[in-house]
Amino acid sequence: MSQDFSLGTVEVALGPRERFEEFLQSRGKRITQQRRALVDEVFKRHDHFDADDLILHLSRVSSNRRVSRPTVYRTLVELVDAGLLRSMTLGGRTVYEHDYGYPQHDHLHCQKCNKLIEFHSDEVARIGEALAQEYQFRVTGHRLIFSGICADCRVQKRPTRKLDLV
Amino acid sequence: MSQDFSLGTVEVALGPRERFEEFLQSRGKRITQQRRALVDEVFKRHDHFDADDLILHLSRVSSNRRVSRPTVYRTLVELVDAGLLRSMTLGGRTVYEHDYGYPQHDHLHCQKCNKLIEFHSDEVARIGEALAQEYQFRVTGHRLIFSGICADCRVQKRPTRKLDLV
DNA sequence: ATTTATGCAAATCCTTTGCAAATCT
DNA sequence: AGATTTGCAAAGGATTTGCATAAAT
Repeated sequence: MSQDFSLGTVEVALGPRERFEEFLQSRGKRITQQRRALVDEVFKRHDHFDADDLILHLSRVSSNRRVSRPTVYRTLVELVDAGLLRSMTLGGRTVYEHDYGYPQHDHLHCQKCNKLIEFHSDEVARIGEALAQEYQFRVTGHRLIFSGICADCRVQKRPTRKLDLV
Repeated sequence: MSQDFSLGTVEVALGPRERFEEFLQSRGKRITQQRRALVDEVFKRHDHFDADDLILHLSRVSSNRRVSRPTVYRTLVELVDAGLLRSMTLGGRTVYEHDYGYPQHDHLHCQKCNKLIEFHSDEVARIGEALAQEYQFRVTGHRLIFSGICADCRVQKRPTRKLDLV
């Protein structure tokens, strides 16, 4: 099994838009202006975002690029179904990130500034395999978030002490 | 280093109720009927629960055990602050579990029947330590959830069980 | 010509808040 | 007494839905 991923360039057969259209067709769904606008907007981003970010950017655009609030939400669900996006809930809000042609990773979440730092660890997958075996559980994915205070935010606070894990 | 935990009995200095009262006092907060009722109700449980579960059980009790919705929510926050409970968001809902005198663990979440299976892994903490070092991040906790299909649900072709989707 | 998708407004769901009355210390 | 809490009703914020109209196949 080869790892074709690298942080800079990623090997994927199709672009996200093509991939989405393929998905839509496979389900008898239609390729509309707003779905196109959405994928484009979503893949213009390279960080984490939520529905409101998109709504904000798509609400004041020329009419054929304008997408309504309900449609943004409806399409976001489809993009997740299509495997293009991954979602996670952070403090009541649903946050999205690319999941297509993007290396598997997990997060460090700063509780002060809300920053998300990505990291990768093979360990996690190994733990998952062991668990699958032990519990006869079919693991399809995981979500690991370490929370705490990021380097930037630590500066303002107390002197640097030894890290105390909870 | 000794592991004083066992799944059956756990060593703790105080019971949850005493611990909570200690916490309240240390903050100049008051020990009220409803806070007492809440801790008791919460620690009667041994599984995961949400605010509504508690509200349901505490809404039709004799007047001195009755607790209103807002108070349930307010007290839940305090219980988390006090380190007695831990919360996580699962599909828009906030779910709680004991965090006091309860071994550190993570979860396997069955997407079919919604079951939560707990497991423990020291590995995760180790990953956290490594990351803390690497990113100069102060890790205060983590949340790891493997999702997939549990053994029970894998066996059944058709879901014959209740599935309360979240 | 069908059938699906969109947008609007209103509805839901969970959670939080303002405030007067009740309850602690 | 004096301060904190409670409960009620209402507000909030994010996400969803009903339905008539617009757009895609």
